[in-house]
Amino acid sequence: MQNISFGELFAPARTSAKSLGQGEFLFRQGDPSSSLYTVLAGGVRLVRYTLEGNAVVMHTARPGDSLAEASLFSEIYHCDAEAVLPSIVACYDKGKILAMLREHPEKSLTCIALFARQVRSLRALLEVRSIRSARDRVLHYLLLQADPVTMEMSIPAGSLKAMALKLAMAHETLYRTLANLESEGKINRNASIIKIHH
Amino acid sequence: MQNISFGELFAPARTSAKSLGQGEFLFRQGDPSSSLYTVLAGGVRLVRYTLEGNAVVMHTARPGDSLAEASLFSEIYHCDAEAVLPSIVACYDKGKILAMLREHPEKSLTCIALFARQVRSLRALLEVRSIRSARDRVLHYLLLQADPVTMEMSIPAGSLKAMALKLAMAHETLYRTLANLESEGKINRNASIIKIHH
DNA sequence: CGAGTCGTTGAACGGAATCAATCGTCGTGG
DNA sequence: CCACGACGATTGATTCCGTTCAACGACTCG
Repeated sequence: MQNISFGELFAPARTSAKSLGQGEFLFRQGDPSSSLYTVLAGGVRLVRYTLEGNAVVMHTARPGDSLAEASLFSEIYHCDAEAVLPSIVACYDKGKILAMLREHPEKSLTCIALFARQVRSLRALLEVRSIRSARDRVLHYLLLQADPVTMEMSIPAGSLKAMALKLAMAHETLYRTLANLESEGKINRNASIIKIHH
Repeated sequence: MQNISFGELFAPARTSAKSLGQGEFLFRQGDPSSSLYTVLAGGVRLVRYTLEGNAVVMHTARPGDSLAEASLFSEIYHCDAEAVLPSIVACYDKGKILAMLREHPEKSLTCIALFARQVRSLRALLEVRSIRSARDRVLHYLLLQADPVTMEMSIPAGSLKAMALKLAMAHETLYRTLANLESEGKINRNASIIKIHH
């Protein structure tokens, strides 16, 4: 049960994939909810609007993230979902998922485990972001991500910027901080592998 | 099903409450896991240690937060849980919860809804924290928390500091920012109620 | 009444954001 | 096939805003 993914668990309910142009909407606030999604490429932003029309961004889903799980328990979507980049999303039928969960209680447990893991990782990320110093923030994040045995982590090629986004810092700051950590001897970088020394 | 809380859903599995002195451990990494918890008062920090002994804070649970849900699916705890303040936690028996979920599939669905809501709010908080400017960060958070109809939110008395913690900013900055927003006319404060104007 | 804490404001400093420029790589289309 | 554009990675210089340190009044609780 341990490391199954959202996509694997709900594979039977998968319907199709959708391509979205930048700025295109996957769904709008108030639409009847029929599906949940995972982002395969690009980025999709969930925006809620207050009565006065203020926009409140609830989430920006990146590749690998799931989207609109809460719609499982709601008749309508409570947000707009807008592609901030040209994007591809996988779709999963809400009705089929609910039926699956009801018919196969053990799948419900797996699903709970899935969510519990996600909560854990979100909380860990929040904890990272509560660290003020850029240096310590990066170091903490690296320790979090690194393989516990080898103390290495691989940077998904071409995406130090994505990492900067996760860390909520300017990408320039991340480059500089990594360079400093390396000259301090705290880490090593060859190609796309970062090794941490203690 | 909608707005039930963790405590309500799992009330039948509740065992006792534990008091912890500051610095006391609720459990240690590697202990067999028997319970999950919610924090009633104080604060409990989850810390994982790497092989080299580096500490990685995974989460700091505050009053209202649940704790160690992931232990439902693990034989042991993977973190130390240490009280950072004198604390009280409510305990829920893991075995009873699992049994409940297996026997009452509809409770599993409720539990999933519970987690989905939590994921949503964690993601919203992450989104808030990705806003650099203190002013916009506070404003975004207020819009997020305010009652959609009245555009008001009440500050749980004596806890602007707790709010500053959530926003990951120095509490002095929060005071100043609120003062500025008020003099800008964006918000009003009387007693413990903040009203947002658009 | 004193200790502790929250809320508030002031002043100064420091570090991260920002603006900017360069280099390398990759993909695309002429 | 090469020129061009786009984008990631990197480094420099400057600005600015949030942190930090500090002090004070108000309030609560023992």
